[in-house]
Amino acid sequence: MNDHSARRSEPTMREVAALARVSTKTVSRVINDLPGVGEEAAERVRAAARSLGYRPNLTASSLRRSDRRSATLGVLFEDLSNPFDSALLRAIEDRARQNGVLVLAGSDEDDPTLQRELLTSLAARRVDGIVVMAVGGHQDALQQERERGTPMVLVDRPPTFGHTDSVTTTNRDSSREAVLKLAGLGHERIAFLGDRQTLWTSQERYTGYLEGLAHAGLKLHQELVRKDLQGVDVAEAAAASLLDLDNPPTALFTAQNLVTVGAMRVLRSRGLHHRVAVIGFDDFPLADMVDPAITVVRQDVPKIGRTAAELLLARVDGDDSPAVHKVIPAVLVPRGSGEIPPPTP
Amino acid sequence: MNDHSARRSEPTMREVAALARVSTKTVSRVINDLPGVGEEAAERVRAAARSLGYRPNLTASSLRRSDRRSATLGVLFEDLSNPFDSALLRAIEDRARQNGVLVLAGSDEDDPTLQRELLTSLAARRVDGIVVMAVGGHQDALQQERERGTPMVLVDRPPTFGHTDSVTTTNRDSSREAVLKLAGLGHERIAFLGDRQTLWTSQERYTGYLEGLAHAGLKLHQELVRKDLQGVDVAEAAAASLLDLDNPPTALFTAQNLVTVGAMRVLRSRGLHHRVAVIGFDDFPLADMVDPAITVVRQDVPKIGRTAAELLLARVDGDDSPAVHKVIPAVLVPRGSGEIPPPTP
DNA sequence: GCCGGTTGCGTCAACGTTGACGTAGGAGGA
DNA sequence: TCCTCCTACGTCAACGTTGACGCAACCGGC
Repeated sequence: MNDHSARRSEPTMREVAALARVSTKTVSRVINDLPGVGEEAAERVRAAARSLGYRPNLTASSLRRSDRRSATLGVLFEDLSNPFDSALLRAIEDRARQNGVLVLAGSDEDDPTLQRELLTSLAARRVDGIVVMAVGGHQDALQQERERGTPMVLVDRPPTFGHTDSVTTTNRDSSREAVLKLAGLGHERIAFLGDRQTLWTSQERYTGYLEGLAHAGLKLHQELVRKDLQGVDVAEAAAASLLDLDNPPTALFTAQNLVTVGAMRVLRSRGLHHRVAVIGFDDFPLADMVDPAITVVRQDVPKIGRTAAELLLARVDGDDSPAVHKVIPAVLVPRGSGEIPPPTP
Repeated sequence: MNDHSARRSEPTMREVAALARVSTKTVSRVINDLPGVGEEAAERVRAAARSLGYRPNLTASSLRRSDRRSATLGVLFEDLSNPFDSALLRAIEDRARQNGVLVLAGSDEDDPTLQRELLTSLAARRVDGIVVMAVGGHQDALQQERERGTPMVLVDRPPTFGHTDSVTTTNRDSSREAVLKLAGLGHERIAFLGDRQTLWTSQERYTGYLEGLAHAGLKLHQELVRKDLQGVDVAEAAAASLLDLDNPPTALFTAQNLVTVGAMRVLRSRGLHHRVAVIGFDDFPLADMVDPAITVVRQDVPKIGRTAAELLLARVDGDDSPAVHKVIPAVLVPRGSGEIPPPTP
């Protein structure tokens, strides 16, 4: 009765039709709730489908149907195990499910080659549209895909090419706000620690940092700027070198969550975590649990995901209005580390 | 030239064939690297495919092919935004990609109804197999799917039905080890704080707790046991009530990561975080950054994911050997919170 | 010069489903 | 009574691809 191993083939409409003594077309009508079937025949079809355990084959159906929809979206992120990425995936998944749409997800490791491969894989499965976190550097593969007419929404980073929607956050404005807050406390030596420069977010946050300094009338000290910090370890080394300066910074603006973690690690190991102020971009789990709790700029990830999904689903439905670039506001969450004043001399 | 909005239809084999002046079958042979095509014709086909931007339609191909593979696996977890789940997803995705297989992922919120719906959605897309984190309570939907012959591997929790592979960790043994470690430091009042009892993992960890007490010759104090703690807030309240006891515990074994966070939050707010020992089950980001750093039982998530993916891919390839239940060892990671001795009276 | 085998294609039908269209039978109106 | 319209089906072909099979041209061997 329960032969788990033999992969028996799924029943088809033909088998249901035979059992119900109708044509496959009639079965199709019943399954899709289309009119033109008498109650008697419809009931026979339902009974037959139930007894055979029939389940429609969406791939065959989408092959034949005129709209050609697969009811599947592609999601291409840098790393699905990163908390930011996975929260975003979850938000997109939830919104898509409301429309009966599922999500094919992949991690491209910010590698153009891998991104191109995954893009091809998604295209081979004829997904209806794609939500992408563009890799740093050139976006040729994305642009090509887009030019073929594949609906696409970029998240976290805007497109370098035209006619494509994006959903990002207030990278620049919130960074400026963070720096101004530090300056307001009296900090004059505020360091910048940033992720890879090829990333648009990283550039924007740096620009926000510069704007913040300028608005506060502070001078930019090049020796307080560290960029291209990829991963916790690299960030840690950079933070250490900053603290080793003759005239070290009294506050740090860490422009990405792994960078924040690296910086905190160094401050803690040197016992400076209550002396040097830190504001990080991007919230992360337990940022409120460390000592001191970390002041961060928090993106509204669920809203970013929902917005991206809604945009994409609308495009799939044929919305061809001009491309929009939605900006979802981030908020500064004061928790302690960003409220540390400079040492009184 | 780059008309992004009009979704022009993808070129087909027929168009490539016409341009290359061969039959579609010959195009098929070239695309699939099958023999029986001269170099001259093959080159014409490749040129035509390139100039038209042809990309094979995997859904049409899998419909027609005898093996009927979609090169897609389903993944059904409780919550893709949970760090444990997303790390697992990432590990599965990586292993699957090595075989050219992509992953359709969904969150079932531990809700049987939602799980059944998602299962139907995956089945409609004819995924080759499914990796599932079973919901607590009955697994009827899973069992039915399995009995239809769908290859399936359960992760984190074993099946309640037969003939189905699973990959879990050493829940019981590692929990016992954790409790024994606390007992070895001299703790006699060790509390248990656990997740929903319907979850198999939760039960196992509780059993391990009991075994630990027994091995150490400690008496079970029912008032030190708190179960069914779902979410950080509930865990927080439970931990608070434990500390309010006349004779409060000197050590906590928190059997799930959100529970650990809740407990830490209470200890910290009461200034007891250096007085009461804590060992948590499941590692989480920044567990090493809080004060004190948290001693945890760490599962080997990448290995769990890789193992599950390999098992499933083998089943999809026709491996019909008896079901196996792989157990991936977890390790105790001492960081500080689990090394706090009981107060000397 | 004929035979058997190989190489390089082509033809046809089918995978499971649905769009376009056909049609038998009954209802309703003139 | 006849014509029209509607209802409830059915038939057929096609979506993009590939398995099964067919066949002409060429090769080497005797």
